[in-house]
Amino acid sequence: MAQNKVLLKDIANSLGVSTTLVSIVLNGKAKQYRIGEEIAQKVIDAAMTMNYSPNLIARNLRGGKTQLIGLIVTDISNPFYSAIARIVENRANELGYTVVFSSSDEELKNTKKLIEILLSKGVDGLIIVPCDGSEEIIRELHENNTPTVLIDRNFPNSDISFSCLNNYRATELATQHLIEEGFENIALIGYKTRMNHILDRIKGYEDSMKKAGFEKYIHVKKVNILNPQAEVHSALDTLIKKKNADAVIFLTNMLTVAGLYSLNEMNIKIPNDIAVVGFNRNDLFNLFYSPITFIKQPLEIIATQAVNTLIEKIKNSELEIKSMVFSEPQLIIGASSKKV
Amino acid sequence: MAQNKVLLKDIANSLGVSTTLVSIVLNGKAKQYRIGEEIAQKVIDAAMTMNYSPNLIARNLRGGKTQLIGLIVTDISNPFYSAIARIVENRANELGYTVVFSSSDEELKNTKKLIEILLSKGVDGLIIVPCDGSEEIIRELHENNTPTVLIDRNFPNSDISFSCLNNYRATELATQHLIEEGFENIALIGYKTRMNHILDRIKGYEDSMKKAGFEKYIHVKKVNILNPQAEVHSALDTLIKKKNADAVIFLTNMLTVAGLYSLNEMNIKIPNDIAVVGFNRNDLFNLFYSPITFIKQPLEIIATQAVNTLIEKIKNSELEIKSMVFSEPQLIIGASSKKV
DNA sequence: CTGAAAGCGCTTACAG
DNA sequence: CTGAAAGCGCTTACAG
Repeated sequence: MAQNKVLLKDIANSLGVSTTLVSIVLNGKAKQYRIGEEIAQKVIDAAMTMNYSPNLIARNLRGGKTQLIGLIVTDISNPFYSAIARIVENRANELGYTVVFSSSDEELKNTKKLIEILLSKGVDGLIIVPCDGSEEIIRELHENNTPTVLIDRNFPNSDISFSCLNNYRATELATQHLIEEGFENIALIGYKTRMNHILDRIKGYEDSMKKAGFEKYIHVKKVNILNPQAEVHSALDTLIKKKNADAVIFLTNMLTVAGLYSLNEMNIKIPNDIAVVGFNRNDLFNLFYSPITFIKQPLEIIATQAVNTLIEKIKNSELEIKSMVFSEPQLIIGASSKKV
Repeated sequence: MAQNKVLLKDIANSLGVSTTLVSIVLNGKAKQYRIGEEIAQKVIDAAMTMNYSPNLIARNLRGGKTQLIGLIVTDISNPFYSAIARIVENRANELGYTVVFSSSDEELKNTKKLIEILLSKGVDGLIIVPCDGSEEIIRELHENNTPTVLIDRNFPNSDISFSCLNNYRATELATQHLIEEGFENIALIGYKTRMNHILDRIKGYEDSMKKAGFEKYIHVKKVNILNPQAEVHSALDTLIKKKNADAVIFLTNMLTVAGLYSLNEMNIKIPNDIAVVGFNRNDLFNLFYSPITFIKQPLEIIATQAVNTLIEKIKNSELEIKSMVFSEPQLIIGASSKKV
C-alpha cells in the first residue's frame, strides 16, 4: 500500500536502536520491559514526527488477528439492517475493530458463500442475521470455534449466542393494545418461514387473541419473504373483504411498507376502514396521513450487545461464552390504531 | 481464525513436494512454469480434499492484494447511502472483491482516520463520499498511488476519478418543471458547504430562475448539514411567511424528509400552500398524502461505475486511469408539484 | 520442470 | 535495560 512507507526499521535506524526496542515502546510496553524513560520518549517523538503507522497486516500475520469482524445481514439497503449496521460499526470502532458487511438476500447458499469469503479474509468473528435453513452451517462455525453471534433472529435449543428482540412480547403488546382500543377482528401478516423470530411473533399474537376470547378472529397470513408486495396485496384483500378484519398487524418493516402501498391502492382508509400496527421505526410511519402505531425495537441495545458479545468471545477464545439476550420492545402509539 | 488450519506446507508435505510448487499450481501458474500435468493435478486434488484455503493475510504481506475495497460514506444508515452500499457490494462481489464500509458523519477528522484504518487493514482501494475539506487528504492518497474513486460528490479541477450525478441538470430539471407548472416564487433549501455537488445544484436552480426572468424570486437557504431539522424549520417559516414562496426544492433526501416534518408541523398543505420537489427516491415520497415529485438518481449506474473504475485502477496500477462520469437525473413527477 | 532461500513488516521469546 | 534472531504463511526471483 503506497502509504505508510515509514517502517519500524526506519525509526529504529534514525535513532540507532533496535526494532525490538521501538516495537516494545510503541506497543506501550516500555514500563513492563523497563525501557529507559528518555529513550522511550525519543522513540515516541520520532514515531510522531515521522508519521509512523504500523502495518496491521504484518502485525496480524504474527498474532493471527485482524481486528476485522464480518457482518452478514439479509440486505444492507433495508433501512432496518442499515440502522443495525451503523450501530455495529460504531461499537466495533470504539473497540478497535472494523466491519466487513455483506448481504445474503435470505438465501442459504449466499450465506454459506459469504461465511467462507469472510473467513478467508481473516475476520476474527462473525455477526450474522441467519436465514431460513442456516442453522446447520452456523452450528459448524461455532463448533470450529469461530466466534459467532446471531443478531435479530435466533435458533432455539442451540448453543449459539444471540441478541434479538423479545418477539413474543412485541406482538403481545400490539395485540393487547388493539384489543384495549376496542378492535376484535385482528389479523396478522407475516412471512412463510421456519425462523423462530417470526414464529414467536405469531405466537404472541395468537396467545393474546385466545386470552381475550377471540380465537375465532385469528387470521394469520404468510407471504413469501422475497418480493412480498403481490401476496400482501391479496392477503389484505381477503382479510378485509372476506374476513371483515378491523385491524392488522404487520410483522416486519418491509411488510408494513408493502401493506401501506396496497391499502392506499385499494383506497382503504386507516384507521377508519382498518387499524394498522407496523414493525420498526420509519420516517414514513410518522409522516403518513395517519401516523402508524409501531413496535419499536431497542436497536442500539440489540446491536451493541451483539458486538460486545462477539468481541468478548474473540478476546477470550478459551472461554465458552454463551450469551442469549432478548431485549424488550416498546409500542409507539400513533393515530393508525385508534378507534374512531 | 480457528478455521483454515491447513497450510501450504501441509499439502506440500503430504505430497512430498515443495511449497513453491504448491503455491505456483494453486495460483494457476502451472502452465507458465511448465509444471508437470499429473503433479499439478495431484496438488489441486489434495488442496480440495484437505479443504485448503489460503491465508490472505500472509499473501497480502508479501506484496499481493487483499481483494478488499473500502467504502467510506457519510452514514450507512442513511437510506441513500445504504442503497449505494448495496450496489457497490453486489458489483464488488461479482468481481471477486469484498467491501469494508465505514461512516464519516461528514467529519474531516473521521474521514482521515477511516482512510488510515482501511489502508492499514490492507484494502486494495477506496471508494469515498468526500466530506467538506477532504480534498487535500484525498489528493495525497491519489498521489501515493492508492486507487481511489469518489462517489456522489466530486472535486472540480482535480485528477481524482469520480462517479456522480449531473447535479446542475438535476435542479435545472426541477426548476424548469415548476416554472412550467406555473410557479414563480421558487425557493431552494440546501446545505452550508463548499462541496461541488451542492454548489452545482444551486447553480442549476439559479440559472434556470434567471433564464425565466425570476431573479427576484431566487431564495437560497443553507442549513447546517449535521442536525438540519431546526434550521430547515425556520428556513421554511421565513420562506413561506416573509418571502411568499409558492414552491420549494430540497437538495437532498434528508433535507426533504426534514422539510416534510416541518411542513406537517406548521400545518402547511402541499401543494396548495406550497409545492415541493425532493431529492432521491424514498418510500415516504410515494406514500405521502401528496406524493412527492423528486429527482431520481441512476444509483445502479453511478455505483456500478465507481466500482468498475476502482477495480480497473487496482488491476492496472501502472496506468493513469482517470474516469470522470456524470450520470443523468430523471424527474419523477407526483402531485406535490402540481398547480391546483 | 522443481526446490532452497529470501523476504514482506512486525512481535516475542531468549540472551545478556 | 537492550538487541539478535526466529517466526507468522505466503510468493517469487534465482538456481539448477
